[in-house]
Amino acid sequence: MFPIGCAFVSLGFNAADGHPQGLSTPVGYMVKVKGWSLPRPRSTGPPFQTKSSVVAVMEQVGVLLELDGANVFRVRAYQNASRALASMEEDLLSVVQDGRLVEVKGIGKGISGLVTEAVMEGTWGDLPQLYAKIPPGLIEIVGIPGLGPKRARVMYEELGVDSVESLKIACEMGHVAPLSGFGEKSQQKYLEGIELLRRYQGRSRMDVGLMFGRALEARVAAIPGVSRAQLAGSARRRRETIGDLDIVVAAEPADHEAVVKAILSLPGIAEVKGSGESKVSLILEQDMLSGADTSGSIDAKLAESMMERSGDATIDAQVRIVPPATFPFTLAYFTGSKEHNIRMRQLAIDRGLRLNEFGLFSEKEAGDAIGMEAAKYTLECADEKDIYRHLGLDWVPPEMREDTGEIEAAQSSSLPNLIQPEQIRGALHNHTVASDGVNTLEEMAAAAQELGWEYLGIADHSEILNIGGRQIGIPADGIPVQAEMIRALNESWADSGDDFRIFHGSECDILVDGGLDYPDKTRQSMSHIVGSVHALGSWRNRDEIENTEALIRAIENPTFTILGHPTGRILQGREGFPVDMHAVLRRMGELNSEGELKAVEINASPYRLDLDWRLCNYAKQQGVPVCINPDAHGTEGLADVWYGVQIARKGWLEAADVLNTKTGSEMEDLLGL
DNA sequence: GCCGTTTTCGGCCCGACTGTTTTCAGTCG
Repeated sequence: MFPIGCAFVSLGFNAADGHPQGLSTPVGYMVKVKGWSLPRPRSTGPPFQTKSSVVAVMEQVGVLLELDGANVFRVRAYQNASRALASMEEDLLSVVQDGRLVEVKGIGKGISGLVTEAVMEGTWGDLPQLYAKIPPGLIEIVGIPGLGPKRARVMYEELGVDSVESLKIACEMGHVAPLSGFGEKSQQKYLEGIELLRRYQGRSRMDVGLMFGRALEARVAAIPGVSRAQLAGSARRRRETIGDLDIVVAAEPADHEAVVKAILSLPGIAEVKGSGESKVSLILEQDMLSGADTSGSIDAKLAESMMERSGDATIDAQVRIVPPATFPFTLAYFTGSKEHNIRMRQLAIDRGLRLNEFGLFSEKEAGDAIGMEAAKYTLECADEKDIYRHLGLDWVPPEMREDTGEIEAAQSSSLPNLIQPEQIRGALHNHTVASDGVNTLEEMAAAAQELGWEYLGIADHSEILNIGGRQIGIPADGIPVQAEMIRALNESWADSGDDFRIFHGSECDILVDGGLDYPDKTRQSMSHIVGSVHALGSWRNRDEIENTEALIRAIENPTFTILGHPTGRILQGREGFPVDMHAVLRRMGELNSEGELKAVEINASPYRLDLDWRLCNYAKQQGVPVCINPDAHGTEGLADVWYGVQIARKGWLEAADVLNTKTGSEMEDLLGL
């Protein structure tokens, strides 16, 4: 997958300035395309540019340089710098002012100078020229499968192709094939690629990707001759969105041909993109899902709601077939991430070894042998654990393989003991018919009890929330009514000796100035306040610094308990508002150390998964408990908590770091009831 | 562009596949 996605396009940069709208060309198929531009400086500062702006620009520069034909290592340097800055926990302004930017690994003299200028003065050095030089349409062109920056550049220079539309016309007119190094097949492939891009654009949410992944895994595992089949790739790493599926299959070489044939005849294959002895490349559609036996791997209710949400989605899948002895190496290799694999290979090199998808070899013994030829020289590894052990590491859970410190932790045997879904005992942010839910208090409670939970936190919307003029939230005078209903229910469970209770909270709107909805007295009467931003428009029109200040003001309110869906993002739908979440979490940590309870939510809806996993470990370090909430608007939504647990695991969290692993009575104490 | 108990240059992870070539460049994961 092309790395830019929509994340940076939709950060709010306008396309008004800078880009030439097309040069005149030999064939004259110019089309206007919206592109990138450098963010304007803030009116007050420093910082005149915020960290999120700098991170986005570094990523874009990587892409633009690639299209400009720059040295690949220079391109990588900008990609690395973007990553390094994104994961830097400290305040960017202080680091810049102290001159400590060059101490960050991956940032040297050049990029440090550029970032310093951006932060202190708001300008971007020579970058305006780069942005002006690259036609915006080229960015979209390299999203076409099988077409990269080099070829895109040649077609731009030779034919003036500067957009997907103009590429399509050029191919149809037969102008691409005669270019040196191209040919008929390339031209045809690009036309098909354009069609693919239109039909199957983008990544899938985790729930949709896993649904397809599990179905394919189960179907392939059932094929005669297959001894193992396992989902790898970003699905196994539980990324919030999944580009394409990777399935690794173990079978004896003599059976490979028959196994490939059986895979190609599975139901639900929209298209076969390629097929060889060891690899099949497919596009899957809905029929893959119906009737596949995934019962062993997932809760039935969750599977049902996954089905409903998958809509008419399709997804790409790659199946790799290897001999059983090679399986662990291939599984590890295709699980990734790329960054994790690079570190693993480096560790192998340090030991005079070579690691790839076929094995772990002594450089001396394997010599020039490559691929399956070299496999006979490999050190034997029965499973992934053995591979890690040979490199001096504890086995790293797949969710953690992102090169965010897991290699070092595995070297020193200090990997966390990750939370499991069964350790969740309740959740604190759920809705009923009193606001925009579809089930009653009683129905929600019954569903929670069925999950084995000890408590259910109800947090319906607060008064101010209305959608299209229709009031959604509960007016302040409706709160005592709901309180009385909950009191009666709690009493009945206590009387019958059930270890179950409802906590009466509110999902209270955080107002634009950082105030909270409802009078103080109303909030004080409730067991917990989930503070959430809903007026996204206003927050997205402000910058990071103003939003951070407002959010901190809200958190400091004594009635505030949990920060709900912290950035308001909808995966693949809209970006969240800009905010320095590190600063917010630091402030929450301070308040916790003063004896208050301030938690941050992982909103477990697969549409949100917000708090982002990249920030979980920082929350933990700051002493901020995480609450994994399904934000259920109906009984079936409660099971979504499973996705939140996956994200918590990805974020290195243990059971003790998660608020809702506490028992019912522990939670009563924590909430001061 | 970054990095360095082989530090101011010369490396930077590695292999398969594809289509174009006839020994290789580009792309992908």
